Amino acid sequence: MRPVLVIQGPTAAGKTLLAHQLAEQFPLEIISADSRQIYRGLDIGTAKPTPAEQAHYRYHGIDICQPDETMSAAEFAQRAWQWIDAIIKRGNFPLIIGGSGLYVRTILEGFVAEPKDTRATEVRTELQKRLLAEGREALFAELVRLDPDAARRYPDRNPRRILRALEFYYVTGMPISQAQRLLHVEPPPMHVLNLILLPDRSRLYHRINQRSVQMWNHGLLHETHNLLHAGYAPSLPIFQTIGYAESVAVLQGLLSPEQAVDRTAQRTRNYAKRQYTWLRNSAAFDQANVSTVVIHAFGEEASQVSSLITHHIQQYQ
RNA sequence: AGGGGUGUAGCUCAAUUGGUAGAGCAGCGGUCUCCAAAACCGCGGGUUGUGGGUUCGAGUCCUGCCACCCCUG
Repeated sequence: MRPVLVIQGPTAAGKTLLAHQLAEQFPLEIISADSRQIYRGLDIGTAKPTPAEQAHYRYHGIDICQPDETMSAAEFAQRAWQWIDAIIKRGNFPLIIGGSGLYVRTILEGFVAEPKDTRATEVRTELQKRLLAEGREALFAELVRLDPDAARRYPDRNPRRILRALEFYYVTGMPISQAQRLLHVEPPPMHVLNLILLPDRSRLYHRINQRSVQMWNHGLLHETHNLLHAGYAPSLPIFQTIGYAESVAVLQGLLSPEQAVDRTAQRTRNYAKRQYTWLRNSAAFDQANVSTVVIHAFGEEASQVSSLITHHIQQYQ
């Protein structure tokens, strides 16, 4: 059983600060499970730890992709499992910090094995075309026919989920709902202490507003300009990222800097709200090897964390 | 000061010949096992600037006032 520590929480909840404090007390290496910090060149807008901090603490999961690459949750999880093993071999403890709930969930719970198939992208673009041409109701009806179990899980008819399920079916010939039962890739045995920070919403929003202003003052626009100047197309997924999308809009003359800051803060608050619902949900879902503790505080206020961690890692030292 | 225009939900705007107000965004709640800082679903919300008049009935017509914008002096 590998001992693993996890700290999850919405953006701006003080996860990084808490992780650094803990890394001073315990022999930890930090795995950043963050779908945006994986990218080189996205620093300010992703609130990435500084180069000095990255040199001081042992970090994994940062700057592992070029701006035009994509990384799936499953791929990230597999890498994380390797980091976890290497960290433990070195005699340290892995601390996963999660901004991206899906990434953390995939690390802790595994994923559906999907054979690498070159037709996947082909099928996907074809389905996207069909979505535009035929509309989502048609594709949903198709999913109801081909994989009713999967369709039942998406009563809201989210086109992405529909497309994903159809894509899986057409590429592998198997309903994704069935694959999820039969082809599940289990994570390595882990013993997890899962800490979830859920600070007061209105206080978090206040911090988000302040941090958005700071990001702009610290050169978010310049960073975006550099990425575009380096030849990365504005249509890339990274430019949908909160703060970067607004920066692009400013550079294209579509938004004033003031509007952009407001919009950055607004989208960050919307994002944090989604994280709350996700995290409340995942807190309720308990596994035998995962003990979850919800802490209604910011990272720097979560004083009980030290003793929880001491207790958790004692048995392995 | 004179002339013209605008005033409808927190914001941007809709509302056929007058028939007692809708949409997007925001807000709030939720969903989501490979685009997840993404995508999606649900909900609440308006004495239509204000006083009067015409009318069976006024956001819509007339009028007093108020606010803002433009033009002219």
